[in-house]
Amino acid sequence: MSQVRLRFSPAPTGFLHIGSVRTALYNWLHARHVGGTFVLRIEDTDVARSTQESVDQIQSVMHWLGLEWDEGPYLQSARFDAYLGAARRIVDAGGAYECFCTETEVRERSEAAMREGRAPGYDGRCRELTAAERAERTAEGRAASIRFRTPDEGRSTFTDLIRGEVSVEWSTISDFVIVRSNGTPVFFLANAVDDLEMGITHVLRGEDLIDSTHRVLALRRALGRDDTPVYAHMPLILGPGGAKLSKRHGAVSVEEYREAGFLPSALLNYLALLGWGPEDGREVLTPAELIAEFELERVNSSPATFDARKLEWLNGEHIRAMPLAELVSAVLPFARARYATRLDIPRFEKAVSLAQLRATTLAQIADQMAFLFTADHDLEIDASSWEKLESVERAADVLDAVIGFVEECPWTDEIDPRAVIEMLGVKPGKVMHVIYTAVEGRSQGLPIFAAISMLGRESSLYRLRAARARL
RNA sequence: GCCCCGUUCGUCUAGCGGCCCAGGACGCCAGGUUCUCAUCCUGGUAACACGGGUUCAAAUCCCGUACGGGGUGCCA
Repeated sequence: MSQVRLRFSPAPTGFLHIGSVRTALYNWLHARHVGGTFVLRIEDTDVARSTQESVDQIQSVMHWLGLEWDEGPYLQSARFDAYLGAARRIVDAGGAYECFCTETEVRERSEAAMREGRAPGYDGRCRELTAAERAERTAEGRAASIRFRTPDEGRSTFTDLIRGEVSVEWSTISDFVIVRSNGTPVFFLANAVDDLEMGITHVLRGEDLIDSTHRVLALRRALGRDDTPVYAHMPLILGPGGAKLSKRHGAVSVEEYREAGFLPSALLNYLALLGWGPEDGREVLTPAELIAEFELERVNSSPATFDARKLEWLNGEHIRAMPLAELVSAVLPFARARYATRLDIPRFEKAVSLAQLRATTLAQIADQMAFLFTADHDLEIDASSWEKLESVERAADVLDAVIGFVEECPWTDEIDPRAVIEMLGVKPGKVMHVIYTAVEGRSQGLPIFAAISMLGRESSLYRLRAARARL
């Protein structure tokens, strides 16, 4: 029975960022790899910014991705008593104190200190207040926050599984607030208390939290615990150009990838590869294979740039590896959203099997076969494909020949008009796109012989004649 | 400003002192297969940030510089 316990603890203040998903994934992978427990904890101590909608969305995204958790979700907003009690104990032990400075006062003094070349941060004004002084301020109507007293000297050091020893001078970390003046606990406190009480043994999170670890560790000690969980700070995911990954680089929320037709398994696969790789160098991996291969020790320490192209390639690989029946049901919602009324299932299944080899997203598959479920007179002809068609010298002859052929030929699964094109003295390969454009609406798509067959004689002729007439 | 972390092809990476004048993958380019395109196959392009050490030997260890990222909040 494994004692290993990990948690994913997002703040519900917006959509789930792709970087957060990677964090969730690594926690989940390690938990599953070692047979540990994966806990979901919602860090909603900032009541003003947290929303129920976001809490719901986090869960639905994780379900969709298949990142199932074993415990939770625990809401920190429901555990304020525990945090406040812990804060009380630290105050009683002298590790923290009531601070009556307002946020603005602290900021102004900090900025002034920086201007004068001194260290910024809290100046410790309320550190040694007597009981009488505190009473006086309370009488003035000032609300108190609780500030944790950080050591004045020495270093804080912890061992990071990915980076080795991480160390910082205590003098650069000033006393920090653990309970706001409105009585609500702050992240550092809630995080320390929960990791302690929930028996978290491994903390995997983004590198942006590396500095906060010193504070959390100090709080643990103030709470009487000397043991340290295993920490591993993962490199951040950057956008193209090395800047922070943001909207302008494309989709940053999982929902957007879902809507664009990416598979959960491909997204997981790609995200896993961003900062980690299996020992044998394989790159296309199922979730089960990821679990089997995942090694925390092999996670990289340098940030990775998100590359949408590689994700697309991987998605194509996953699509191709999928059993047809599964793919059919995965594409169905996309088809319904596009042409629900004309959809016919047997033809749809056949078309999916043809599209499987030639698409990188589910949306693309649905788009590629749209011509099958569009009324003949509604077929839209792609502009550049039409241009290409017009540039073919004998396009009219080709269309006439194919029309003649389709009118007469015996109907099979493959309507192959190459022979009549060849009789024109034209190389079929050179003008194939003319038929594609006429029948499918664009020069590239599902194999045309099967497409014509599926469409039927009448529809095919209608489209070919329409193109011929338009020339 | 101060503190912390990082730096191998355009991108993701292999490499943890000799097997590396650096391997794989995506992308890109060229050729082949094929019903155009795509898939698939073959080949090609391209990197150890810089400067000092340590060592018989460094992409790998140490120091410095440069660059990038993060933190410096009564956000998480």
